[in-house]
Amino acid sequence: MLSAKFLLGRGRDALSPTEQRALEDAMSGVRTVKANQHLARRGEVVTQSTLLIDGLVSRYMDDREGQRQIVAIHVPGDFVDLHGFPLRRLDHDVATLTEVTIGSYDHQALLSITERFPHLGRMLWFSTLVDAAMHREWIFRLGRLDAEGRVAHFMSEMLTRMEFIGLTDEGRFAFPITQSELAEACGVTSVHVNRVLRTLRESGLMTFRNGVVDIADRAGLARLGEFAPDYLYGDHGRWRVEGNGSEIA
Amino acid sequence: MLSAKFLLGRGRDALSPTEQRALEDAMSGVRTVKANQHLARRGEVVTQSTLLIDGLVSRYMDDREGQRQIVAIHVPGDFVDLHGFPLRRLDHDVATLTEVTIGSYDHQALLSITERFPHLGRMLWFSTLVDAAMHREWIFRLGRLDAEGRVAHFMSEMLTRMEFIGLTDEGRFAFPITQSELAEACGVTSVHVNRVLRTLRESGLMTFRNGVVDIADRAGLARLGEFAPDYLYGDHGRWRVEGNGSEIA
DNA sequence: CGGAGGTTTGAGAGGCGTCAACCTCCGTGG
DNA sequence: CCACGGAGGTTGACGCCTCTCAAACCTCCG
Repeated sequence: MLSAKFLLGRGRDALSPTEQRALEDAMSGVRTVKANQHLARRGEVVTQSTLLIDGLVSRYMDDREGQRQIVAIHVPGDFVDLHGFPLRRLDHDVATLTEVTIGSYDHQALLSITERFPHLGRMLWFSTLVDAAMHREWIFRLGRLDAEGRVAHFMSEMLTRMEFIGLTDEGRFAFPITQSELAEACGVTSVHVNRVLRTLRESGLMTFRNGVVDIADRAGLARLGEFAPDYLYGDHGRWRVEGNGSEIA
Repeated sequence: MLSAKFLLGRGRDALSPTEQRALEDAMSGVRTVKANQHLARRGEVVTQSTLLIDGLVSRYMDDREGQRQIVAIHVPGDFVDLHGFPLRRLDHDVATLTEVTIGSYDHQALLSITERFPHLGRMLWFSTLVDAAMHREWIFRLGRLDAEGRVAHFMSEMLTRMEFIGLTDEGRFAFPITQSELAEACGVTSVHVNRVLRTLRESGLMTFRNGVVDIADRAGLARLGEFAPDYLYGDHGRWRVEGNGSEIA
């Protein structure tokens, strides 16, 4: 199942086997793309959406001088541009951070899904809204935390999301991006992100070397980054809110 | 029509009269709320969503010391927490900035809409994704612009959104928030936002006094804030992308 | 072995935060 | 009618976090 990681660890009810199969069948093609390639450009009208099966993808916008702001980083199981289905054109660029495997969904196929499987359609909607919740938390991170807090918050989020899809090993996960890209996500310069990483290393919270993140003191890192995972809408942990009988989605 | 401003100026196809009526009929109650009142809290399970009919509403999160980051400001016609329908609980607080008039929608009624009026359902989805697009632009604003650019970008966005719903008069619009609240949206201190406003005033770009924004040099302000309105998905202007025959939403 | 991309460290500058004082406006009550 | 208090706005002094500029180093790979 190439789409097996979609919403894995998320939401209150997983997809039913029927829905999982419908999603898998709707995929029109699978391909691999090398690192640092564009998948879509701002302003482009899109007729397909992309499910990330393996690798990392970024969404970003550049300022007038070409300075880049990454607005989202996607991990396997994420629909990187599902919002292009209702929006029809993109307001940002999309590019691979690593070599990736992606699956394509024609918007016609998605339309058909929403009509034949309303609940699955709402889960697609749900997944775009979890992206929006992450956007909000990124706004908070940039507006209220200093450089150290931003990196701590970012890495706490990535750890949690990697755990959802089973890609961690005792607080350690492969994360093959450069310090410059980390800086572009956190709104600081790469020079400064380097200094922050040294501080985090020396304080025993975490290391980031050779594309591997190793979080030694998860609670300490979360405290520093004021990180609370509720906004990721995972189905583990104390943030879980039980259903009240009036199930909607 | 209390819901008349929903998606006004947005999207490629307006709501049909039937859809407009369905939306109006689904509203379960209208009430007014005074300024600076909570409408919802982070973590809360919600069973209704709120359409803002008149006034201003903010969504925000506080840091550990109580410093506030506003992540969204809503104007009439906005569904302030429609994302609560698929998400079921909120990851942020919601509060009124001014006295407001709001309409309530039971999630059961929204569920019924999505099943009886699939296109209207997709337009609801669409509206939550325009919110997400604004979130992305706010990330860019905080990550890549200096204080002056942030205020310029913010005000450019507000002008454009106010124009969509017909609440401007020659670049002037009522915007009764405090400088502190503006600062909380732009990720700077109120002291510094005050200095920025003075600079903008002295350079002849705009003024903000007594709850009224007056933008004298719209192009200059947009340049300073690196503002391009495409992410608001309005149906005016050069950013409009015409349909290509494969209409989805 | 040479070059490119990425990482690391230092020195100096500046934008913005912090702290603090003072002002205006306005509703309230003596 | 004026005193009073609180909210919001304005301005100055000072310091620090982060940027900029610069250079060295490391590693991978053609």
